[in-house]
Amino acid sequence: MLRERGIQKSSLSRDEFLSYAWEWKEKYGGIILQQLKKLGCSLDWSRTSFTMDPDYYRSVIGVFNDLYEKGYIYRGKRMIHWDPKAKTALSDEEVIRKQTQQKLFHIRYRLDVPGEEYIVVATVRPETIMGDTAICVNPNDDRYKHLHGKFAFVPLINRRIPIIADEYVAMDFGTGCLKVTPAHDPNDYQLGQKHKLEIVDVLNDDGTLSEDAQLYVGLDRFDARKQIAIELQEKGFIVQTEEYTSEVGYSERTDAVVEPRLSLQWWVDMKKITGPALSSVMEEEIQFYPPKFKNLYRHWMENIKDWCISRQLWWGHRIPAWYDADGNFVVANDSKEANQRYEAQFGKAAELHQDEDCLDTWFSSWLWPIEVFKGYSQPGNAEINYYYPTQTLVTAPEIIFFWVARMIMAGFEYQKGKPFQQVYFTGIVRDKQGRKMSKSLGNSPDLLGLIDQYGADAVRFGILIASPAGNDLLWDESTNEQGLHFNNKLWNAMRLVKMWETRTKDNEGDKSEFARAWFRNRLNEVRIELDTQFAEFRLSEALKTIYSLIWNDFCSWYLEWIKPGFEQPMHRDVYNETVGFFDELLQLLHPFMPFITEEIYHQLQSREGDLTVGRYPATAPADASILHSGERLKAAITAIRDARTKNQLKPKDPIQLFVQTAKAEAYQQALPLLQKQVNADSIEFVSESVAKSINVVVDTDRFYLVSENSGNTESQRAQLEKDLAYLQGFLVTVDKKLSNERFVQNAKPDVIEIERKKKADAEEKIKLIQDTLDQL
RNA sequence: GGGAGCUUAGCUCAGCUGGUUCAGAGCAUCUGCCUUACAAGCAGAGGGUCGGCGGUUCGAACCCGUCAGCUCCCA
Repeated sequence: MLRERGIQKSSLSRDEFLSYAWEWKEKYGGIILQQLKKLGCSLDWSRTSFTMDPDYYRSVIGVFNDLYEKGYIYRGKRMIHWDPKAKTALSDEEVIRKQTQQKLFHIRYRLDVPGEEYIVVATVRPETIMGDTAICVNPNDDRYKHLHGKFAFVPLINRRIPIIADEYVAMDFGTGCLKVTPAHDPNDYQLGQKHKLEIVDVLNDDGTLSEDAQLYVGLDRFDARKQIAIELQEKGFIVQTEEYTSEVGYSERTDAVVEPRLSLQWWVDMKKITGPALSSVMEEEIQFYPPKFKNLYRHWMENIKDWCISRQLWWGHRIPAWYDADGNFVVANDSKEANQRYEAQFGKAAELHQDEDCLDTWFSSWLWPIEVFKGYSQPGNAEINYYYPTQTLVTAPEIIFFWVARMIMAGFEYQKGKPFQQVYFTGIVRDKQGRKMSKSLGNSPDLLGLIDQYGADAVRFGILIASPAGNDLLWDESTNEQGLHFNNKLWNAMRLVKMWETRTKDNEGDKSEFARAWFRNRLNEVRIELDTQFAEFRLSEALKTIYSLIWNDFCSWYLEWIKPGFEQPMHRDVYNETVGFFDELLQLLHPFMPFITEEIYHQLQSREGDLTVGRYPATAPADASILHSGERLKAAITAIRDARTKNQLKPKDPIQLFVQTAKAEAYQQALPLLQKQVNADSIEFVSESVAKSINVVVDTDRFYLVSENSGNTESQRAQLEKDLAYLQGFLVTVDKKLSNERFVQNAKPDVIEIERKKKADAEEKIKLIQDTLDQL
């Protein structure tokens, strides 16, 4: 925004900058909320909250004070990115890494070891050798084993420094010897901490060499690098120079090479505040979905490091520390309190100035589950008592440490209990090539544009169908199209049902008892399945289940089964129950596609109340035998239709159908449906085969199709032989298993029983197919 | 460098306690249909050595080891 208006941040005061930042926040924060509304997020919009709201702000500062008083917060040094041109600290995001051509100097360091003269170190930064406080080698490196614990001298200044061993050093890079400069390299700093090395800072904040460098004082670091290289060369310290390319950080703002620099920062001592945060997750007092993130969480918690909470930014919660001119400081809730505390502590008044830095954004976010209900600022109020702990946190796995873990810690610290019962980690949305969506790649979709193009329901469908629990989501626009088609299907199903409304008669038309009983039970069956899927946050699976229930079971089977003949009436009972089924389907789908479901719900019949505030009914058990009959009927219809196409019978060509089965009563009810669905002129049971017919075997039943076109015997034979071959192969594997003594001895009895049943079924089917083949 | 995860059909992914109701779904593909809700559709069909190798087991997509490739987080 500032760039668009041609405003330089450096030209603004802190207050001016903040007023622009607030303007930006109002504008874009509002846009995000608008997008959520447009997407159909069903949220309590009266409760939007912001961490910089006055009450919340005071609570964040209060927590800082509280933790400081408890001794959990301290000041300490840390490496930051420093821009010597702008003289400012940079965040990681403001550093641009570029491949840069450099020179790698191999430099001799004289050894303080009798009989040995030199050790050779490789570096791209010879101007920092005056900051060297050790030389480090890999403990497994045979070349240097004899030097562990010995000393060497830094060239030109002759500082005596130790030779230490650490596995951090790569044996195959350079000479295998690393010069350790704790003040000017993050890794060296870590080494320095670990081995308790001295820190010598040889640079000033403008990138020139400092007094401590002893040499080239006041010269710019790059000029100093050239000069010192010449001097080292002249005095015989340089063994060789090689070209070397590596990544170097540049400032996004000034393009200056970024300098790692030690600076005083504020920290939280995390070991003091973890409390039951680890055990509450491991013992599933707080449940993670998917549970695989428990491992990640445990690893982090067990290796927890102190949290650097200061940021060199103006936008945020300003660190509540006040300093005098000598660097003495007090922590307080506001400047008035700071002055009082200063006087109390130092016995005099002084001109105090507040810390320029702000707190890490997560230092305010970790109070979210508490402070949105004002649980910190107004402890024990009715809302916090009612809502805390909340049910489910939905978030991204990439902020499991930044946010989730810290909310848990804050919850136990300040609310004496977990902040939520479950955490659902969504997948990260990636583009088709698997890349994370980002501003710099410009591969983020334009949400509002997509909604205009496909509709919000279709966009929701597209995202949700592709998001398995906890896995990343490769997002492809084509799934929106699937959502769009689904919208269309639902709408057309409604049109069909509405069309029947006018043809409904009280006591006319088929009562479609079988179809209704089947779908009623099918619905129950799916509800039970959905309960599990929702409980385990398998959202894409749940959506697939509902999609298939609506498209296949409801539209393709049920509606076709109850569809009256041309201009025939529909029985009122059928119509009423069908509308009831439709209502239930809409309710199941509503969380995924809220707009179209609500619309159809009200189009189907006029009524009070909305779907969006309805409750799911309790599940009821499903009747397995009716479901089984339905499956049997569907299998028969499909197989007969297949036989029709394989025998070049057009859908309109009439056939007569004969059924030979041992379970005629199981078909009795469904017979009219079978007849209608395969377009048979007549249908009847027979007890033996029918001559000159097309033979179809389904499970243990045989069907004979008689038509003017007597059928292609060869294709029937081919199909039957294929089935036979499969069943025979299957029988062999089952037989092999059952004749294996060790299987019979070791396997559980019910497993053996299943195998025996498989064998009997397969044998029966094989016999049936063989009979049919004989008769062809 | 430390850690976590992934690899199943052309694509995106299920497959939960090892056992042919387990090798599946959707999309894509092929064939036939303008059938009185829907061609953005209907009715069918084909398609996989479950990343490689080795092991445990009566039995492995599933458990163990190892190699290869990919991804993320932290430094």
